[in-house]
Amino acid sequence: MAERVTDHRRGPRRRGAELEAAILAATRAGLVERGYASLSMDWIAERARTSKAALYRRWGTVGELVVYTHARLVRSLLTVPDTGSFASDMRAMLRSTADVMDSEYGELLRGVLAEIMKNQELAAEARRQLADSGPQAMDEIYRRGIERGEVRPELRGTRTMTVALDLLRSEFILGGTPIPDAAIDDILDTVYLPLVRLPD
Amino acid sequence: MAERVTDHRRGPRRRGAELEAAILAATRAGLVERGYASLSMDWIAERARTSKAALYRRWGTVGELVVYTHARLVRSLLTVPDTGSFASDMRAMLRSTADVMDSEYGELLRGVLAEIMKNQELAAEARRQLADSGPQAMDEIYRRGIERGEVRPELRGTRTMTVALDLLRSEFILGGTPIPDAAIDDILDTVYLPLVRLPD
DNA sequence: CAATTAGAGAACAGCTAGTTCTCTAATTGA
DNA sequence: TCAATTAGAGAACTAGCTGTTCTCTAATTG
Repeated sequence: MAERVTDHRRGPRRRGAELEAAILAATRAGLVERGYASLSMDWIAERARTSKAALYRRWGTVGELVVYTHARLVRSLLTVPDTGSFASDMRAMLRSTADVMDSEYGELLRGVLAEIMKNQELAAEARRQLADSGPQAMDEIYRRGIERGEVRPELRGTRTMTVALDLLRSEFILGGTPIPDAAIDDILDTVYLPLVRLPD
Repeated sequence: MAERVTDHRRGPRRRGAELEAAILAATRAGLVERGYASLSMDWIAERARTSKAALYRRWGTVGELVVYTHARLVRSLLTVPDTGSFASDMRAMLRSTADVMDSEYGELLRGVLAEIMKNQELAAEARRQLADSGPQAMDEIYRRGIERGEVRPELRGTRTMTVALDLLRSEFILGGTPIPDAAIDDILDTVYLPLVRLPD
């Protein structure tokens, strides 16, 4: 004698990529509206108008879902500016990365970093994402810098090449957002450029 | 008609500092045995053989308790070696810091960093702890380096002075533990020492 | 020695993580 | 074309945690 007022099982049922897109959108919405700390599978399922079962079929925890969402989003956020010189390319890239950290994506990044700190298994995958994305864009800028004869070619691909980005992330973690221009100038002019610039 | 087999209300009751010490010990034990992700007020209260009420009277959340525990512990962990030269002092300090990151304290540090990522209110206090502790020890080593005429005196107290520690923390977050000697050598020999050493 | 403070123990409501049902729409392939 | 399979929707449920609020009573204070 169960009365069902609305049975969504009748409606058009989303599947596969379409459903996944709705779930990822709901995850981003959750990060923006409630923050990483208050994100829950229940909330995401309701927001995406799907069921928890559909979520758990794909991801085991909220953390996995956040890391996956980050992986899907991070590629579209990288900007590789070409402004004419290595120094201004780097400055533009760091500034735009800092701006992204201060946008809604910042909460996603915070979630991924929190997950790295919390979860040993996920840490490897999340670290790979962070260790790949930034340096990849950086490498393009550095390559052009070598061609122009502005920077030391032997440093390409080494830890030194990514020092600027490491320090910017440090600033994000320890200083929060927004990241002032002064911090970026400091990283570049005092630390990074003296290191990589060719001695004349 | 309630039968009480054991009523601990009769026994000697701990208070103040004594009780707090037991709670902090239980918190550290929880971090080691279960990890930051599985830490709960319930577990800590049971482990410290006290009540949740006593915990909530002091701290509002597990995060606060973890950050407080960190604050209490961090001072005793700083080592300021005096080995005869600035370079070897720094190497010894970074190595010992890296070793601490690989000890049970590492899980506490992970907890504090996770809390910074998760909780906006606590972040300020936790950041202050991290931003103060390391540089403080560093400053002593740097001061001696200036006296010996080994490093550029104008960098004392600037962002540049702490670059080595920032990069080590980056390594901890993105690379995990243990931190190999090669990473420390790289940070020092390729990045840090060329920056701060006096040109001859 | 009386009044006050604070710990112990317990119960509780509310929320979340995961799991596991049933029912049924959409897809596949013989 | 139709039967079999896959997978989403909805719901129920257990277990565990948070944060609060009782009562009882030990320890401290004045």
